[in-house]
Amino acid sequence: MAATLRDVAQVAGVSFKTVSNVIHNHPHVAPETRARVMAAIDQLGYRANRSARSLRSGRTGAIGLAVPELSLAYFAELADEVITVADAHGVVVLIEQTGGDRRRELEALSGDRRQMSDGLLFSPLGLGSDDAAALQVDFPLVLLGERIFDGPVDHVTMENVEAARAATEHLIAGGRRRIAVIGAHEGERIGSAGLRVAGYRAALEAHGLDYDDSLVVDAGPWHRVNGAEAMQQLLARGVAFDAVFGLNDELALGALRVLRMHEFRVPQDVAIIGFDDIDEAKYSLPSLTTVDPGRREIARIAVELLLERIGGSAPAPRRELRSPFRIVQRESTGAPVRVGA
Amino acid sequence: MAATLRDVAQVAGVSFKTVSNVIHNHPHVAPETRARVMAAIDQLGYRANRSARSLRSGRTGAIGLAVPELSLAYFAELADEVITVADAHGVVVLIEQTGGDRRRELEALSGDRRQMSDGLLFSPLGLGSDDAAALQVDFPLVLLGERIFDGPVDHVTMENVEAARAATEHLIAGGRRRIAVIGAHEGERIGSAGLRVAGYRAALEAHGLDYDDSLVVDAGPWHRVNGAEAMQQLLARGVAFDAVFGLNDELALGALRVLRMHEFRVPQDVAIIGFDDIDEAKYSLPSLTTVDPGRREIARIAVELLLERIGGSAPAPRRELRSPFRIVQRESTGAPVRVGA
DNA sequence: CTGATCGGTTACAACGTTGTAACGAGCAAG
DNA sequence: CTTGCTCGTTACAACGTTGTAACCGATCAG
Repeated sequence: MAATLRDVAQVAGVSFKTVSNVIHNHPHVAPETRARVMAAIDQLGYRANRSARSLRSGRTGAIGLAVPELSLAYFAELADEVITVADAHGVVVLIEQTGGDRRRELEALSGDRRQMSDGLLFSPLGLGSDDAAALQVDFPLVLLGERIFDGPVDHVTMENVEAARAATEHLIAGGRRRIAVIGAHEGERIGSAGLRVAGYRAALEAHGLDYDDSLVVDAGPWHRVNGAEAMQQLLARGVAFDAVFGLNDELALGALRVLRMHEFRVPQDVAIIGFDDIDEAKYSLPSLTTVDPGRREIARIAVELLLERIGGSAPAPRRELRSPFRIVQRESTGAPVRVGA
Repeated sequence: MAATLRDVAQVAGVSFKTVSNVIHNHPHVAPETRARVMAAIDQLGYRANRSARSLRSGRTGAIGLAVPELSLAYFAELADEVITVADAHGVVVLIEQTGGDRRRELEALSGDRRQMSDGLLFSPLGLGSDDAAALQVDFPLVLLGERIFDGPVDHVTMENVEAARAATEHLIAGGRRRIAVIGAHEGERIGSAGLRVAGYRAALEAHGLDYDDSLVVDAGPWHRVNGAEAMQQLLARGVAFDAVFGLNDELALGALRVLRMHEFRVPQDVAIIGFDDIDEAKYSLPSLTTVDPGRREIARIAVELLLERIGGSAPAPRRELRSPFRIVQRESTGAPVRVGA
């Protein structure tokens, strides 16, 4: 079996507690003794047992990441970034899928699993502002996304309103006047949908354009299939439009597909913009203009915030951080074609 | 803090070891005592400490999953399935990204992290048959993919040759005779690329078609960008072709994009088939015919095999399992259009 | 009525680590 | 020459759990 402190001590000819001192860089260890111990460690390939260390220290060296599902490209790419950043800090990531289900999200907060990590990055979808109380937990927690504001915990999010406004203004700058929105959630004020629609309305208003209900199409989940269905619904309404704002890229790509099936030319007849900048957006036909919400930045900030909480002793005040965004212009709004790395 | 066995014991008025017996359903516990202990457990919301249990039992209750990167849809969807299946078995998943890098893959096998899980699902990309020795590890290991055969460990894989042959035959049945292949790895015999090209050749041969080198395009990584570049390369060669077999969906989608940019009609001028059946394939324009390699099945089998190894004491002989595949026909090879759920 | 047996419970030890206290040796100062 | 201090090392205890052995009272057979 694996070597233990005792084995190392025996080889080095010291007490096994001295070995612990060496590893922990405690003062008061003679250089000669240290060297001997190090040699023994190398020789035996000694590795501290993590369970024992966890038991003693109360730390697991892992963080949890709870997301709706990895099959959604946005979350897969987010998970990729989170794992990469965590890895750089010597921490492993334990992923939990909630399916966006409220019950399972609450479970992620209270379940048995929380013991296996030192803290949680939590991206809720089913929870609402009413559930803010459930966020009052006794372990480090960092919230991602827009479902809950003014919760009791740290929160990392994106500039939803401003970014959506910029996206809409990008379409307006291209001469579009009848801009449809796909993926709205009727009556929602917070949440990505509510905020992005708010940004859309702000842009219209700022440019003296009227808000038209019939240009806004709801879509519950934000998969490609929902975008396709929403676009079919919009076409069925028979209203005129010259641009589409998909509240995420998958919606936009689903909508794009339906438009092309109906022989619309994109961007000549209809311009399209998405949100998220998933990799696929570069390679759709036409490629999709979108908003880069700073996913990389969000992942980095969130992990570092969480690790800070885990490491910190003093209860710091809650923080809310937003990552900067930028518009990535591609063919679907008229940028020149370019394919390749 | 969290309640411990001692707290429960105190409340129930028994020794703290009796509580352990109750939890473990040990015999020789009076029903009345058991009830009292259970009540105390409920009252305190007691949960066994996982670190202590791990230390004592040597089990962590977690499995590792090492894949190249979650940004590749195939691996994201695989991870989704693995997590779902593992969850059903009460096991958490700890994901590690190797980037397909040989050094990091070797590290995943030997690194410190292995202590944090009871076993590993490993999908190598950089390792080769020469590295089979590195797979001789002292923890449960299940191999995924096609990089290494005849290794010393359990292996779950797909019917690469047969599936690729069926894909090619699907194109031939549609009247195609000049079938290009995108994503080959020159000289490779094993690995997904080598095996799928072998299936392609077998199909040609079975139907009396000649193998033509100029129809085969290499592509190192299998991202969309590589598929696009390979297709540009194929077009530059100036050879005639009436179908394209992308060795994975992302390659096929990258190629599709370039074809459409060059005004080829798909499937009328060129039919395309991919491999993997990622979600995006349903929604591309045209939608992509592809091979469903039984990813769900692979995930389920792999997790169960691993858990069996972890649970089992006797060293069972190594097993190699293959999941069944099927062709999913869509527009890119002439199936009728259908969009929606 | 006594000794063996069995059911119910408890005591002890161990998993491997780490923090704190204690210990002995050497050295400087009184 | 002794006292007091520092340095290097060691001993002990604890984290919370679980397996094994031991214990005690009661029941039953002889």
